[in-house]
Amino acid sequence: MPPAPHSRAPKRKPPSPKPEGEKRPGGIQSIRRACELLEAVARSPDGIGLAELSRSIGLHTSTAFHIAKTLVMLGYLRQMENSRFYRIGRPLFALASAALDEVELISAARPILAELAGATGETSYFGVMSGEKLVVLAKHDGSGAIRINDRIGNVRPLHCTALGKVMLASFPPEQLDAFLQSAQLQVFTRKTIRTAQQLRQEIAEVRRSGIAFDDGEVSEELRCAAVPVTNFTNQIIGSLGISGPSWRLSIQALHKNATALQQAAERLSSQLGARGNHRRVGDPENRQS
Amino acid sequence: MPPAPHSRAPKRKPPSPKPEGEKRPGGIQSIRRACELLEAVARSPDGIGLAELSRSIGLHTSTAFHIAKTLVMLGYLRQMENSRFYRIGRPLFALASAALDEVELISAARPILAELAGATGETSYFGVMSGEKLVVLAKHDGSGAIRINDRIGNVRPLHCTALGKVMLASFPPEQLDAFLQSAQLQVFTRKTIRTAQQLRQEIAEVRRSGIAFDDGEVSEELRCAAVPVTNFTNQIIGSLGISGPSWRLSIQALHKNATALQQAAERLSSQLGARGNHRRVGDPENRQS
DNA sequence: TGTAGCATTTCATATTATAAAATGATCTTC
DNA sequence: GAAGATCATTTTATAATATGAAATGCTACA
Repeated sequence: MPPAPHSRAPKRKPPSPKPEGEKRPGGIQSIRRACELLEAVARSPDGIGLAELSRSIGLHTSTAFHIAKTLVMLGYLRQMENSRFYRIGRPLFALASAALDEVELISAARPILAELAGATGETSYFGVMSGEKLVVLAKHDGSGAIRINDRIGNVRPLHCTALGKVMLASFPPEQLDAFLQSAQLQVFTRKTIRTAQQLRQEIAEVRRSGIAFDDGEVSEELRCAAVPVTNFTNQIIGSLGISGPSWRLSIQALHKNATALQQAAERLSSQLGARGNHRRVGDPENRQS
Repeated sequence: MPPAPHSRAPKRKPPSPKPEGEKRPGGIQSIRRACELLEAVARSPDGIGLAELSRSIGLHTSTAFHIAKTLVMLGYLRQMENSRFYRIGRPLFALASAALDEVELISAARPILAELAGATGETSYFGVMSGEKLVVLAKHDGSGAIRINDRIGNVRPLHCTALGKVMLASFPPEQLDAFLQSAQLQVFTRKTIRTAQQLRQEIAEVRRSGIAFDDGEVSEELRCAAVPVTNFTNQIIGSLGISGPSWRLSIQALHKNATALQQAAERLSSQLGARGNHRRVGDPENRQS
């Protein structure tokens, strides 16, 4: 066939100049990219267009397009008719429900969170580990007029949240070392812990006292406290916390609520089969998520 | 380089005999396969091993292994330490809950409300909790000439609306107690429930039957029925109801429409990821089988 | 009307995913 | 307790597949 009418001038470079001995994160590339893309879309509650999407994850438009198209075909993404923007597809919700052997955890936690919120007047949280982060599985808003802008399913860093510090304190030494070495301690406020050494001290203190605090380390306006929750294997599987605005919830107030918090955690733990005396964070022999 | 020490006798077939003009479902193969794999895992609540997994989706073990390994690396799958079985990972939960916001609820509810209104001829509503009240997120007018004067975004009390009673029935005991103690039961009509004791009985009845009614408790001229809507955490996150003028919508008529209402709620719930048998309001805390 | 940004398609190519086979590891069975 | 069976994992050659540059066609805005 003669050259196409448009004569596309197929001067062409090889698809990539070969990155030359760069680090290769294992696994199948396209799957990894598809997941990054999904997460980027999930981060955009109002939807996101292809251009911004591909920019945000550092892929060529064309590549991102192919991936997105595949995900749309599978229903994992939806494309809004007018704007062409992408949103998460409903079938993913069904998949997510399978992630919940947590269902039992959540069902157990919910009434206790409600009670704790009632007793303290502050917002209560229950979180577990997910990778190197903490995910909030359930919460209950406090009685006050303000609502903390933090949703179930939100993924939070470990180094600057009370819930996260509890989990860190439950790490076995090697894992903690590994975390402290590799972790990026993202800084949110003046008060955010920013060195591994500081964090190690803080964790030692959490182990000693059995309770973790966050005094304005994520947001200057918030204070939190958290304690561990254990299951029938006596392993720490999550943490329970309360959180409130700094101007109302002083450090002293937090300490006053510590007893209620501890008791709530003990009840939750015992519902999950933990026996006898409540496990303290510092005890040896711990497991990760 | 000379043959490797182990000399693996690499007699080899081409990776595939080329399927020859088979149907080609578009999209990126590995992503499609990864999703099939995820869904297969999701279908196995107790986890599934690699062999059965690869069999069930028709992939070679090796291929399935690579895909699974990638997904494990990303956290989308977890591998149980002992059995090596795979289960769905928590990041998927986080992904879904990030995406399931108010906008999503509304857009999921809208077509179902339309259909419900069409089927029953009455006005349909979808509401969620906001503070100690219920807020109407979406509605669809019935076919009749009369329009109920009630707009989207309206905030309604819990004790005298069908939508609200459903939510009350979903409260854990402590929270319900707290509500009953502190709530001001505003009186609108002769029929409005005005004592905590009465309300507690009514809620018990809602729990038993799985459906709530409002028989002229807000306005003498209106009757409503409502049932719960759940999401992928199996939590009751809202309620779906129909409402119409008392002179047309008798109690019997309401009961006749109850089935349609239930079915609509189930469809909405399943779109939001709720699995299997629809959760009844009354269940203490239901468990996964 | 022109230009700019975006979504989508096409296509040559090399990167990448694939599957056969080998290798252990673990569990059955006789 | 050895032989077999089943399963998970690693390796590797190969070809199929995903990739990205460029082209194309949108829509919108000035």
